[in-house]
Amino acid sequence: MTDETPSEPTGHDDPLIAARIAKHREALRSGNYPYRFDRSDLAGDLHDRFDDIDPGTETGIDVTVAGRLMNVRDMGRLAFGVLQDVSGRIQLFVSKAVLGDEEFSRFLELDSGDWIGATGEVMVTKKGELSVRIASFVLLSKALRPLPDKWHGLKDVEARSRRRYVDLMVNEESRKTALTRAKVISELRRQFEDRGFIEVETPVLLTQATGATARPFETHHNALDLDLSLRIATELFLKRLVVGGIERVFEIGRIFRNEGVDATHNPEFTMLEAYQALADYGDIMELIEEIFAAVAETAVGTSVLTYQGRMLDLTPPFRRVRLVDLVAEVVDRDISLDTPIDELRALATRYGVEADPSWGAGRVIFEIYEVAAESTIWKPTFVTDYPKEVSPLSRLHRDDPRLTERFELVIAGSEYANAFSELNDPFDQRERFEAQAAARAAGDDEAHPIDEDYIRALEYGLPPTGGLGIGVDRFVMLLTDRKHIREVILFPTMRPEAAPPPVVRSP
RNA sequence: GGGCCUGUAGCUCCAACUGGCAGAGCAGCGGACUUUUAAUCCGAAGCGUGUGGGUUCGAGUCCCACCGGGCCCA
Repeated sequence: MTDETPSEPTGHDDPLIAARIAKHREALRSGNYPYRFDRSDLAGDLHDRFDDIDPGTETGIDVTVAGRLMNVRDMGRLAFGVLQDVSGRIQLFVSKAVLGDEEFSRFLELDSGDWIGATGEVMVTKKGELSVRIASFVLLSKALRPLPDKWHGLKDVEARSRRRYVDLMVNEESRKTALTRAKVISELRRQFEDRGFIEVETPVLLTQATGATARPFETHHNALDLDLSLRIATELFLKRLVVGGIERVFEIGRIFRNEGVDATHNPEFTMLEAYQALADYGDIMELIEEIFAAVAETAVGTSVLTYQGRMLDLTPPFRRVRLVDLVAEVVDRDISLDTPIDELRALATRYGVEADPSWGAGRVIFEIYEVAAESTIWKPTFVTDYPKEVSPLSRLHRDDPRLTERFELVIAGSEYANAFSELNDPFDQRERFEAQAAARAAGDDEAHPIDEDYIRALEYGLPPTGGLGIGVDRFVMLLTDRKHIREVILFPTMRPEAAPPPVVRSP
């Protein structure tokens, strides 16, 4: 699409666009494009105020509306327009008798997609449609490109993701999802703030990406000649702040993980992490129960959802089950950490898990959980007491040092939150980091590196603390009944497309 | 990274039989119409099929490579 053909300043090889460009240039020439516009009412507010009045009613009330013209139905000496603003749609009743010949034909010159402002009386048509009978209107901005099919809209998922602006203007579901996401984030923030949590921002650019098991994006700082990684978690910085005395702290932040893209993974995504001094993982379970239910109530009006066609009740309390017990239940065998390791390995093999010789009982059971048990969970469930070897930042379980006080919240087969009683013993933390470093040296490039400064922070004393991380995108998916993460991220990561053909070429 | 599927007009479409002149609806253009709701009716247009090769008398249809996308698996 990079041909060299020169064209007229107003020309375009697509006649649909050429005609719009000509009108745009005419509007520019006449100097009629406003820089601002005073709107008196949103479409949605007009519906709220007048929807119950009778067909044929004239209200005598003049209003000024503004938005995108989505459709025009021309009846000869009468026309109907559909104006869409951020709140919804309102019909424009356009009469030649009211506007006069010249203005009426100027209205018909408008194209669907144009932004206009219009003033007139609120009335209800004979058929009962709330309308503004316009007495004047102004073109605010010209749409040079045509809208998608007015009935079928824009369906192609690739086009919808790449041209989200078009998706949003024509697909109400997409607008609703974007608005619900905003409500979820705002309500999450309010819930934590109301409990005395302080919101902070910690660095994205780090010399070492830590706090999670993941591969980071790498970049370079030119002035400092320094290789940097984008953060894969906010965990260790937030706990440093608890050491510093910010006893309840949280961050809603973009996290970057250099991994593939699929239905539940985008390389950049939003995570909420929160830490509460003097709390343990039991307190955090209660906190999460309350917050999930409250956010659902606020964002979608109920904590009893329909997800992928099935009822899903987020009303507390959630089920609590130890990971080992859950695996025993699913495999229908009486297993525990004391089961002979050979037996566990054989069991793993049966579930398609190839157990590495270095794995202990905890790791083997954990791997079986991941492939066989997690996906069987539907109702919100706290899966608790993860093995020590897969939980390098969690405090040892008070009753069994082979386990940690860690849980994940699993709903509809996926993980929504990860939380623990935070490991606050610097000696233990160093040992865990060293175990990770050994795994790293053995080729596991997702294992945690040692963060010496973090250990130093622990040496100043981290109080007993409970912490949590919530995958915000997935939570939004749950609440909006979306099965792909790209539907809840406005601009998901994609390979670049070929440059779109320019609508106007240089002469 | 592997497998399968997919890309036709601005948008939508299981239009195009085993290769044989590339279609429709919507949008747009011209016309009719004073209560439409995807308005309706009449008329005239618009795509050479993601890109590049190849096979063939002839390719949207077959083959190869590449680009974008989807689903599943690692």
